[in-house]
Amino acid sequence: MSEARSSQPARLGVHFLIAQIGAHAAAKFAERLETLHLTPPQGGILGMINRKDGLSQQTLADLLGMFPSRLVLMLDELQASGLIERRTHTTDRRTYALHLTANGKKALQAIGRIARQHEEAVCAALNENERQILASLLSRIAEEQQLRPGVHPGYRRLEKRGEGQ
Amino acid sequence: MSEARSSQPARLGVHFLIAQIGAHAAAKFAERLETLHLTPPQGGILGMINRKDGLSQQTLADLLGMFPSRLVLMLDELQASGLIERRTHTTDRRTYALHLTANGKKALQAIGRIARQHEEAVCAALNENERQILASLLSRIAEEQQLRPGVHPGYRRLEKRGEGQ
DNA sequence: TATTGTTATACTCTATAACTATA
DNA sequence: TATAGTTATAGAGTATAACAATA
Repeated sequence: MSEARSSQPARLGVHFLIAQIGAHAAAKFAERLETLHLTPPQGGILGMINRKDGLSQQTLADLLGMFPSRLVLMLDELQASGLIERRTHTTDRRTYALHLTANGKKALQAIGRIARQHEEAVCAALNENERQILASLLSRIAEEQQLRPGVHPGYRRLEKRGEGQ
Repeated sequence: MSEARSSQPARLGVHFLIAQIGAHAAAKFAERLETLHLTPPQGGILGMINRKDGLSQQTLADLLGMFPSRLVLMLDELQASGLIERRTHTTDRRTYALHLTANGKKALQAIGRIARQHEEAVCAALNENERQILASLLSRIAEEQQLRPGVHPGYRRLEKRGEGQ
């Protein structure tokens, strides 16, 4: 709140606006996904398996930056829901090869439709030209901050967890 | 991941970029605050008490959208650290009036300095003109989405907690 | 001996509800 | 009886470490 004088609006920093809107957008997106009985992390896992078909749990955990032990439980759920399958590896019997099922691919398409609705809602204040400018500026920040494209830091383990302010 | 064809970069939506960068920025800001032995929610509480000097715990909880029971423990810590004080209300002996101590005001100034450093780091990819454009676009989204200026949704209780995707 | 996946445990965070003291 | 603040409890989420099977 640095710039706050005494009790007025105060010019808010970009970092705060991004954190604020980002948390809001993530929460709203989670609400939308509930209609599919899915959580955002589950959606991210489906997307990653789609992109790297047949990858192992270890590789998936590395790509998303999450602990393998956490991944096991989430994959159990997705498997029980019939969205993914664990195929036994041909040569190495320790590892599984992860794949989307037909229903998993359908779910991913449904997530895509929801994401487009969500994008429209979040950007309602801006016209098409402004949205492109915004996407361009944000992409440059994401690149400079070395964020992995398409990977949300929410998976990551960070020393202390903090949101707010 | 909607727009992902098969295995390539794919154009990322604004909503995702904001959520991704926002989570990253919030985590990094939390790291910076650790040097002051403070968490982001604590910083937000200090800022709000500064803006609404003498407010009650109930009012503060309402403003931040957090449960009063959660607030009690955080205020206990801030009081133990000597950053705030609970003065007894003159007429109503049930309520406390919350104030910053001298050390609390110093801490708030230190937070301001850290926030400016953080702003510089987050926006490193952009020049001054671009930062103003970005701030303007984000402010319009925040307003249209009816986010309270200066209040991070991280305080709020939402049905299900979700990040990721 | 190292690696993949799993299970078990412990810890943190926070919502809920019960409680007290004032009004 | 209603309200401000507090305390207590229970539940969710997740990091850590120990473990079994395989290489």
